[in-house]
Formats: sequence, C-alpha cells, structure tokens
Amino acid sequence: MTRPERPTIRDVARVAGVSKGAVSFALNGRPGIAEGTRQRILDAARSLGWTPSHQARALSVSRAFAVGLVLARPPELLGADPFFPAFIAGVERTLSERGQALVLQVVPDARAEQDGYRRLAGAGRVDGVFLLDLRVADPRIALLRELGMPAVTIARPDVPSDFPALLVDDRPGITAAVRHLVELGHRRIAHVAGPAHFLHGSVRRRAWEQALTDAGLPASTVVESDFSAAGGAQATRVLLEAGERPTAIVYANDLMAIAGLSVAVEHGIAVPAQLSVTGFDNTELAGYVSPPLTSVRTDPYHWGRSAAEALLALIDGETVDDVAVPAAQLVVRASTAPPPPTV
Amino acid sequence: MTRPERPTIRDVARVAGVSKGAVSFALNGRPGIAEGTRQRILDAARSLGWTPSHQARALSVSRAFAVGLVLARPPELLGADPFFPAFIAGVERTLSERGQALVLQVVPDARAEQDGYRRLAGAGRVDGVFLLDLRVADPRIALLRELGMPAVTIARPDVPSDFPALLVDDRPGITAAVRHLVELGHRRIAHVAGPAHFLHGSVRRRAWEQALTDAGLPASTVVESDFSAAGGAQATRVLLEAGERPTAIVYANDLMAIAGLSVAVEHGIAVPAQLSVTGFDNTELAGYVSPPLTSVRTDPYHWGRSAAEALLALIDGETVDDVAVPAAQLVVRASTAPPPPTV
DNA sequence: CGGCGCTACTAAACCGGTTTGAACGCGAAC
DNA sequence: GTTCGCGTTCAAACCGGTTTAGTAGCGCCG
Repeated sequence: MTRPERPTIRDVARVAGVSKGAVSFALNGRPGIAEGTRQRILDAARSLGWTPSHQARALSVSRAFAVGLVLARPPELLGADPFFPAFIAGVERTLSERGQALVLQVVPDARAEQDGYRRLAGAGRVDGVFLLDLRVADPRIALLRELGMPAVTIARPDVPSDFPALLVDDRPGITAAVRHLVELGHRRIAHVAGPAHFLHGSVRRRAWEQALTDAGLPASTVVESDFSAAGGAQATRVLLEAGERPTAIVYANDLMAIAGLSVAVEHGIAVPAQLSVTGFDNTELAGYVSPPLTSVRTDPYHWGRSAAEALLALIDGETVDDVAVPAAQLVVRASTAPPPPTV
Repeated sequence: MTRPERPTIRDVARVAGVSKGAVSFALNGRPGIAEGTRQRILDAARSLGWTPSHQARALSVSRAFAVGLVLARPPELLGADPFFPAFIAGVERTLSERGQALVLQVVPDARAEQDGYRRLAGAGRVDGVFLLDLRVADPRIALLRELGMPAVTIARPDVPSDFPALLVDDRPGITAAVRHLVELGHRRIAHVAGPAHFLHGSVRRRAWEQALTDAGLPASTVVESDFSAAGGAQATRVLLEAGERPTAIVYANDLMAIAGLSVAVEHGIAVPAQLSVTGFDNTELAGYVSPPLTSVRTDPYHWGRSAAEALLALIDGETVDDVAVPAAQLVVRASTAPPPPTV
C-alpha cells in the first residue's frame, strides 16, 4: 500500500537539464522555448511517467477543475426519478472530456441545499455549479451571486434566472398530449400533477390547463400528487371514484401513470377502451407495460451535456446565452384511444 | 462576477497578531497554544469569515479529500437501473458528513473504465476508489494495486477481491423466492437471468439452480437477458411460447419482471392464476403494477453508506475487514399464487 | 548563578505547480 | 564598438495551507 513516489516537474527539470520554469512552459506549449529544448523536456517527462499534480495546479491557478451539483432529494426518491441518472451521466461525459470533475452532494431537503452550495463555494471546491429544481424567487440565486460563483440553471419558462439557463420547456409535450386526446374525441381530460412547488410540476399543470382552454374545453379536475408511484395510485383512485369520471388522464410523469394503470385495472376500467392515459418522461418501461404507455419523450442526457458545456464556457469567462433544448415529443402508444361512445 | 477575495490564514494571523503557524495550530486544535491566544485567533478567523482553502490543504497534506467511482455503463441504461442512484446517494451522504467529495466518472464500456481509474489516480484527484461490477480475475484489481490506490469492492460471493469488500449476497433472496414458489406447489420454475458476465447476473442464476436442486426439482429453463425491459419482454416471450410452459418465472430484476407481466397479458395468460412471477430489487413501482409484484428487497442506499465508511477508514490507514450486508428479503405480493390445478 | 526543561510562539521550509523579472547570448543597426 | 532588441532561459516569488526547527521567556533545581 506504499504509494509510489510520483515524479514532479522538478525531476523532469533535472533530467532535461533545465529549470522548473522552462519545464512548465514547455509542457503547456507556451512560446519562448527552443524547439530542441522543448523536445528534450517532453521526452524527459514521458520517460519519467510524469503526470501533473491536480492539487498543485489547482492551488497555483486557483481553480478547482470541478463543478458542483447539489441534489435536494430524500435519497429514497432518487432511485425512482429517471431524470437524475441520465442528466448526471450527460454532465459527466462532457466534464471528463475536458478534465473536469463533478462534485455531487446529496442533501435531504431544500434548507440543507443552501448550506451545500455554501460549503462547496467556501472551500473553493468547485468553479461553478448547476442549479436544479429552480423555484420562483429562488434564494440560491442571490446566494450564488453574493459568492461570485458562476452557475447555470435548469430553468423553466417564465422564470428569469439571472444566470445563463438551459431552457427546458415541457409545455409542447403536454400540449401535444392533450391535443392528441382531444383529437381522439375526449372532453373530460383530468390531470395528475407533480407538487406545485416544483416548477416542472406547476409548468406541466398550467400547460394542461392552457391546452384545454385552447381546445375550447372547460376546466377539468386536477389532483396534485408527488411524482411517486404511491402518489400516482392514490390520485388515480380519487379521480376514478369521483362522480363524473374523466375519460382521459394526463399524468405529469410515467411513474404515476404506470401506477395509475393498475388502479384502473383494479377498478375494472379498461385502458384504453374506457380510459386513456398519458405519461411523461418516456422511461424505458413505458413501452413495456400493458397497455404500452403513450408518453412524452425528453432527453435529460443531452440536457446534461449542454448544461455542462454552458457552465464550462461561463467559467472560462465567455459570455453565455441561454440554451434552448429541443421540444419534448409525444410518443403515441396503445394507452390512448377514442373515449367510449356512451357517456 | 468578481469573486470576493477570500481571507487566508495570513490575514487571520495579522489580525490576531500572531504567526501563520500559530493560526494553523490553533485552528486544528493542536496543543502548544495558550488558551487566550487560541481564542483570539478563533475570534479573528470568525470575524473575517475565514474558511480553509481546500486546494491549499490538499496540496500540503497531499490528500485529495475525494474518492472516485467509475461507472462503466452506456448512459441510456443508467436511467433504468434503480441501483446506482440509491447507492450513490448513500455514498455521498457519508462522504459529505466527513467533508469528502465524490468524483464520478461515467464511461461507455469496460475498456474505458481502466483509463478512468488511471486518470483519477494519476492526477491525484482521489484518495481511494470503489470497484463495482466486479468480474472474475478483474484486471482493475492489479491496476489499483500497482497504483497503490486504496479501494473497496462491491463483491459477490466466491470472488476474492484482494481489497476490503462489501459482501452483497443475492442468493438468500433468490432462494427465498424459489422456496416460496415451491411451497405454493410450483414445479416448473423458469428464470430470466441477467448477463452472465455480470456477477450479479450469474450469482442469481446459480442461486436459482441451486434452490431448484435443493427442492428436489429437475433443472428448468433459463433465458439469459440483459436487465432491460425490452430484454425481459423478449425473454418472457420465449418462455411463454415454449412447448412446456413454466408455471412460474423468477426474474433477475424488477424491470424485466414488469415487462414480463405485460407479455403475459398479451398472451392471455393470467397472473398469478396461470403464471406466478417474482422480481428483484423491490423498486417502488413493484408495489403498484398489476398485479403487485412479489420481489426481493435490497438496500443499495445503505450499501453505499457502508462502502463509503469502509473506504474512508481504509484511506485513514485503518485495517478494514469485509463488511457483510443484511440478507435480501422476499416481499410477497399478489403476483405469486399456487399453480393452476390442471397441467 | 548556570544549566535544564518546559511552554508558547516565530520563522522558514515545504507541497508541486505557474508566473514574473531579470539576465544572458547573439546578431543587426548606428 | 557600443547599443539596441530579440529569443531563450533561469531564479525566485507565489498560491494557502502544514510542519519542522529553532528561540525567547520562565520557573526550578542543584
């Protein structure tokens, strides 16, 4: 377990017969080193198996070569959410191509989240951060501005973020789902929403309302839930046991929709013959439940890549514009059909 | 965007009227500083809002205060796997309590994985690493030993890892599932396995075989799949269209089992009346499909916590024993029942 | 009164890079 | 023949901590 002694640029300098400074210049491709000398230095470095010490470089240029991401989720919920793993994978992919690292922090709630950012910034552990789950008048924005920390937000429409944002617009996906149902002939289209304090919860809900209005339909029932399977099942039960049952339900994510499918089975309601159902996220499972779920496809992996690129550019001092991501697309499967003729 | 100048111990020293060294000693609670002086120093530090520079400390004590985890998975598969998010959350929780960070790296395949570890170690970015998805005669073990890098493996039975291991044993879970089915009266119990080159794939398969033998049953059909919903559906189709159809299927994970459920529906085979089904992982959704899925509960969040604790202890130079995790437990739901009387 | 040992503290080296300022050698220009 | 300018290189400072060697002051003992 004795760690082998890593060679330093001092060793390289000695072998090449030059000074430390010359080595640094040569290795960084700076001008002012004669070509022959440069080669001798590079050869020396290679033969010694030299690799730069991350910590030394970090200290002298005062950069951490890392970016931070604080996740405010109870850990048991993380496993269920298909967004994070894919988003993080995308972020990571871009970062590692550029020699940067991702420093993750998982905290149980939004209060601890602020401390998380403060810790990351205070210790100089990261050069920039991502802001997820943006809220209206989000206190983190002021905090990061005060700390002078570059940030990229994953923002939803209508929320000025004060930082470059990855503009994710869920509305077209929801709109397409509602329109699809309207075209099939549905008129009572309910919604199972995510928590209102999450922007992607409330944006999807408002998009659903707007789509109903646009179709000339009256407002319909909405049940607020929590994006979990348990919550989706419970919300579905409420809707199906109501006086005037909807003929279609637009769910704010696949997990709730899939749970909803089995509640329908439980109530002896056939999907899609008596009830149409749409999800959101287009998780892999969506295509393999019964009936296969009509859903909205998003691409969190590429969001992660884009967000990381924007953040790195921002850290490098470039001016960065908001980045729009491609609109979410409806994937029609067998869980949607015309409403029953009666009713 | 001008980052505020962070105070250094030099500033603290000036304010407190002492030397840098004294400040360092006082802040680290070392003996040799008079109580009054210590207080003066602490007050000065507090009033200046001083926080230690991570990079400076990392350089002087040559520690990275971070541990590494290289994930060799195609990113699109990451979203589906319920293991990683929970495991990582657990790891992270323990790490952040101790001021350590997690450096993640996502690479597309096993070859790139080696380079990933080499990069992390070479740059001195991490003090230790986790080894997941251990394979037989895993080349990473030799690599890490050569690099002198502390590591903790997430190991399966019968694989000597040469490093402290978190011993995860899936066998009791599979055994319990098979025994449960045998007690219900099943005799043709098939298995949909994960890829053989993953240890948790082959271990679960062997446990299933062994459990059949122990119950005095003949070997039964196994279809090797890939842990994905698509693969699970395909495998189920093979089993259900075979000459002598099994009365029960033990799946190596929930995702494949849930996909299998809808293939059964598609074939007009009632679950559990005509076919019993068990999953593995006990994902949240398992309880909310129809019928609710009998599954095996594991606890990757706590595995993450334990693995992180072991790794930190190892890095601190303590001798660390293998850690056994509690046995996986069967959760019986409605997808299992006695086989149909005829047959 | 000199020497010893102890405590409290300072000064300086160190970690491994980057960056700055000055010096050196050499050819061209005056 | 000096001066100037340029390309090349070196020595030293610096980043912000930790750690070591050394010293001043003091009480105690012989």
